[in-house]
Amino acid sequence: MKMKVKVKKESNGCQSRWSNYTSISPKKEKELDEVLKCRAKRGLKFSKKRAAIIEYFINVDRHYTVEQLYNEIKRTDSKISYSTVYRTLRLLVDCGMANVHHFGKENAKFEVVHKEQHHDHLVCEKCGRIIEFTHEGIEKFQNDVAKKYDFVIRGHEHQIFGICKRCQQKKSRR
Amino acid sequence: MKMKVKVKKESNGCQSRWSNYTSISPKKEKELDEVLKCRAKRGLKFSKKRAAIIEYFINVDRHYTVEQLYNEIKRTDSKISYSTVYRTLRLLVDCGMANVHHFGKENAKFEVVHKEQHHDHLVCEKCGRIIEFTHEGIEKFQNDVAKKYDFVIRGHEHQIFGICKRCQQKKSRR
DNA sequence: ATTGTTGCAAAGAGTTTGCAATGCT
DNA sequence: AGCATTGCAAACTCTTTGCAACAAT
Repeated sequence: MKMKVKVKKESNGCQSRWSNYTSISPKKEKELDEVLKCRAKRGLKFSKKRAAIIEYFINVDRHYTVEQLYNEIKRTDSKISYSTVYRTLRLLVDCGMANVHHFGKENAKFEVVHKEQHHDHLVCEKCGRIIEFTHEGIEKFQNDVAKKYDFVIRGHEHQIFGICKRCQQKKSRR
Repeated sequence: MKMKVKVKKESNGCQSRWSNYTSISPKKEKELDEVLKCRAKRGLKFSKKRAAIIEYFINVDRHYTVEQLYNEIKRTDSKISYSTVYRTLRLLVDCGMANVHHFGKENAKFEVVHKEQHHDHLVCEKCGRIIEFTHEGIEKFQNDVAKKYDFVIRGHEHQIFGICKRCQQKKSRR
């Protein structure tokens, strides 16, 4: 029922002008560099559309659905298309700059990768807000579980669903 | 972009003939009882198709995608339709007899609910096999995390992706 | 006779893709 | 000029739904 074929392209690098078109914050500059490196590897070209999406995505540190990102970009570029957003996000994921998460049956949510710093999520069922957390103890226990079943871990997803502080307060005000 | 409306029906109970049509194993009989109770609450009628799906689903203790279940049932009932499988599974979920899980970007997988016994999953990326696990320590730490962020937990999903023992062995044989 | 269930086809929702036009180098 | 990127529409996949025919009570 499924049939997917992926073709990977390889080609040479080229000069960059990203910095002319994006106002990346200093601390985010390293991350953009990675995009550039990735671009070089793949023979990608500079494009304003992509720059806009990436800039937005990188500077606003949040979890975006494609739809949200599309709507944000559309405010400044009314001609942007869903395809481009999808394609750019996939590019970022392929470059290792972005992660995708599937929270329950929700649509895919994309987030900027924080240099190696793995984390998991608290997902508010009321407002959709996402809180990141890390817990060394949980990570350690995961390894114990894997060992018990002779399982080689390649990744994990851990989501806690519930009601965030803010939404609890909203409720109690009534 | 989304719009969903759910209408819940209520009506009176009725006699059952499920046991005439299903060969539920003794230890699973209690679980079927729950379906019957649920049926009574909702004014559902008995149906062979549904019985077949439920029997299969309950007796074979696994994680099924709709597609897998559809194919299995089709072997004995070539006229079964996807709609019926979808509808029956949703019924089971509504009754609290089945759970849905979304592993990564995979399709929904349904599993029989084991009486209150919550568990999480190791998901093999090679063969799709699913191993269930529980770990009290992880549960406890989850509560700590929730407390830290003033978050009220209503559920969680915890999946560890990787390679199962069997697939590791397959690989090393070559 | 009444009401629930089924299969079918069609509609939705999210995502991907082919292609001609456009943009970058 | 040569090749990557874009927007559009169409295709695709998974899931839900309207409806007429059928089955259970």
